[in-house]
This record gives sequence, C-alpha cells and structure tokens, in this order.
Amino acid sequence: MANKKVRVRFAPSPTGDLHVGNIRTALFDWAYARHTGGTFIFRIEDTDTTRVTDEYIAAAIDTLRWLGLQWDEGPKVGGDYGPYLQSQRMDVYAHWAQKFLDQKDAYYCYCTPAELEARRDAQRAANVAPGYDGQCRNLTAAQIAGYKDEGRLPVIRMRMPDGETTFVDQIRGEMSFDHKFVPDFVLVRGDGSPLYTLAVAVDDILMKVTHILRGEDLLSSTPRQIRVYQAMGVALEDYPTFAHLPFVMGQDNTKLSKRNGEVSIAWYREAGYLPEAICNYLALLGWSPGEDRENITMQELTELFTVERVNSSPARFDMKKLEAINGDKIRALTLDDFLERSLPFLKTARVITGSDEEIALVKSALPIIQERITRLNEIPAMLKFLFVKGFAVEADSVAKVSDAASKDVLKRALADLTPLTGWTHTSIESVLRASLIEELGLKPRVAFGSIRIAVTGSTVSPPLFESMELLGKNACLERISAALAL
RNA sequence: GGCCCCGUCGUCUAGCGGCCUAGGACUCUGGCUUCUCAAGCCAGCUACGAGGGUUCGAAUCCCUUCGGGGCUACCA
Repeated sequence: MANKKVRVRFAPSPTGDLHVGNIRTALFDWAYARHTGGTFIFRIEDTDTTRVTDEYIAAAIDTLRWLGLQWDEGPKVGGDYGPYLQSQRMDVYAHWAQKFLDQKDAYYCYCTPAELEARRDAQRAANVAPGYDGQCRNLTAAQIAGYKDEGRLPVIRMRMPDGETTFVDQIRGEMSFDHKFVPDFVLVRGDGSPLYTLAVAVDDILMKVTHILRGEDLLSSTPRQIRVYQAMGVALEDYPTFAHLPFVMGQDNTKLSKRNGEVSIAWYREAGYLPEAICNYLALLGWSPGEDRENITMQELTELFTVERVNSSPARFDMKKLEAINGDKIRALTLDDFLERSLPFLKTARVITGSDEEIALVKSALPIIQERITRLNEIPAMLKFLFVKGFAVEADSVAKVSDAASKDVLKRALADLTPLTGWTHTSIESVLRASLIEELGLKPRVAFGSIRIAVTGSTVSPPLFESMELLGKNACLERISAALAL
C-alpha cells in the first residue's frame, strides 16, 4: 500500500440533508486527498432505497460543491471506477454475493425477522451476547425445501469463522476484535438487495480505495468489512488503511442530531455563514494545525492536514466559535468578493432588486459594515435604510427623537446642513461637530444619536456620517424634517 | 447486559517524561478607544476526572476506578 497513489472516498448515505458531522468527515477526506496529491472520490451509498431520496442526493452534491470540496471521481464528474451511485451497481453486488455463496463463505438464512428478534431477546435475558446464533449455517436439503415450501425469502449471511480480526487504525492504533462478538452478518436482504456491509467493502476494493477516513461509529463494523475483503480474495497489502474520526457532538454531549442544535449545512448557508468559515471551524474539530494556529485558508488546510494530527476524542460543536471565525473571514474578504456574496442576501430580503444603481450603492456601503457583521444575513437589516421606499423610524426609537432636546438638535442640524455644498462624510461631520458639539456643547452621543435615529431609523447603524453621505443630501434632509414632525 | 472507543480551562485545542508555577483560540468579566453598534488593544477568571503505581522527575508510561459515547438491524 505504501507506494500506491492515495485514493480516499467520502461515501454518505443521503437519508437527509448533509449535516455538520458528515461534512467534517468529507472535509478530512478531501484535505487528505489534496495533501497527498491523491484522488478524492465521492460515492453515494443509497442501498437503503426506503430512506434515500433523489432530492437528498442532489442536495448532497450541491452542498459539497458549495463548500468547495471538489471531487475527482463521482457523480457528475465520472471516473474510471463508476458508477458511483450504489443503486447503479446492483449487478456487481449480486455477482460477489453469489461468489461468496459458491465459496461457502456465505449461506442462505431463512430465519424471519420475528424469529431473530425473539432469539435475541432470549439471549439478552440469558445475559449472552446477542447476535446471530448460526442456526442456518448448515441446513440440510430437507430443511431448505421445507422453508421454501413455507414461502420464506432467505437473506444471504456471511459466515464469521472463529478467531479474531486485527487491524491498525491510523488514529487509534492496533484494534482487535474477537469474532465471538462479531456474529454472522447479512449481506443481501430477502428481496435480493444488498446491504451496506456488502456494498461498502466491495466498492472500496473495486474502486481501489487506499484510505478510509470515516466516523468512529463504524469502528466496530470494520471486522465485517475485512471479512468481505478476505472472501473477495484481496491480498493483505491491498486492504485499505482505516482511520476512525472522532464524533462531532452537540452541546449536551450527545451525538449531534436534528434535535440538538442546527446540523443541516443548508441552514448555515442560509444564515450567511461562509463556506470557508465552516470548513475552517470544522477542521478544528478533531484536528489542529498546531503552533497556536487556527485561522487558516482552504489551501493551508490541504498543506497542513495529516491524519497523525487528528484527535481520538470527540468534540463539541460550538456555534459561538463558528460565528467568531465567520466574522474573521468576512472581514478578510475583498470588496468585490464581499459584494458578490452579499447580493443574494439583499435580493432574497427584497432590499434591492438587483439594478446597477443599487449594486453600485451597495458596493460603496459595504466597507462601512464589513467589520460590523458576523453573518451575511445581517446585511439586509444594516443597509435597508439606504433603499427603503416608505422610510419610517423604528417604533421603539420614535420616543427617543420626539422629545424637546432631540427636536432642537434636529432643527439645528437641518439648518446647518441645508446650505452645505460638498456632501461628504468629512464635511457633514465638521459642520455637525462645529454647531452641535462646539457651539451647543452637546455630548456627541446625544447629538449624533438623535440624528442617527432620524436618518437611519434606528439607534444602531453603520457610522453616521458615512451613512449620511451614502444616503445623499436630499434624503437626509427629508428624513430630518420628517422626524421633526413626529 | 456484552463488546469497543474516549477523558487537559465552560468549549475547541497545544502538549507526545524534565522547556508546564500547563500555551493559544472562542466564550465570559473588567478596562482603553469611541457618533451607536462593531472592530481593535490591554487585563482577568477557569483545566490535566479520581486513586494507585513506574521514574531522580508524569498532563505525558502502566493498572484500577469513575464518567461520557458508540455498536450490539434484512440502517449506514
């Protein structure tokens, strides 16, 4: 395995939107492939047709693309080892299942789910490790004929020989499982469809996967995959290398799930998180670049990522830290990039329709809000005052501009601003400072606070003078006059 | 229940026998700055789960214990 080109795969079962845990795995798979100059394979594990849907598959493809985790082989891009949807590889699995049957590595099992359940209950009651008891391992022709007459549909079950399976996990070291606790497992359902246990192992071998980085929930199923490799006649040196990644857990220490915080990546996308921020944060969950580094680019991630630096202990997902990183990434954006990413949010919120004039104004306004937001979806609320048609002061703030002191400020501002010719934030500021602060002796926060509410409609806004410049003289004076009438 | 994995500040982590009176980041608290809000800067709080060993010396190695998690499907 040492000299082979690295081939890693991300193989989700799209039974829902890809979530945080899935993506962390995909990210590590991708980073490892890129780091080693290997191939990143994307495979869809849709053998459970009752749970996987086309919509989820399409969403998974979309999500991976959005995150920038481009795959070298897989859906949409093809490759030499396809198809990459397991539902299109049924003949492959049927072929191997039959071969295992012929080799006596596997056998037909006629036990019904109800019977198995009953026996497992009995095992549990007797304090014996529950698992298949091998009842159908050596059926006689007469017994088989009897079952067939009953119309029972057999599953194909893999025979686990006595002994143990040992393998080296790249993250956890040497792992050993006694087969006493790895019962014979089902490869093919009664209806003839393959299970994950068969498909995953067959595909990893056929697709020449060299490294399997996946969640630790699959750790204890590894002996079963290795059993399939053996039955396929794969040489020991051709087995993939395993690395079981630690879990990403929710706040309350349980595995991250729908009921436990936001897990769907689609949600983060709509909330205005940058893909590179999500990747950066997720990379820090179970891995560390060391040297007290945290804020890294995708490029740096591929350069620095090694499995040796992956942790073995689970990590809690922390939204606060994701937000902090997201804010950092937003502040690091170039103006053009920031603009491009902002537009969809402004359009969705109906703040702008997308005209050239609007876009130009947005572009000139973005610099003053860039360091004030932590998510892109905060942009519409911050820039709304520049575009809104029927402007009105927020209900909560009306009282704060309608008192006598505020009226005085507004009157004075209106009078001094009206003759102003060069409408720039510096000229506006010097006029206002001269009249309100120096002449009237008002506190800046008091004086400017009133104008802020009158002009932007809120007590919180981007810097006032820049905002006024962007809004334009006419609109500013109109709004100040309107506030005077409140 | 059985098998397996994991255990450093609230959280993510650095640490791989002496550099650790344990470092960084997020959060939180206080301060500076200040036209609001942010951003930025400074300061502070807080951790090696417990108990035994091994060693001149342990967060680092071993054992036990406790705690958390996973698996135990004709899910993946």
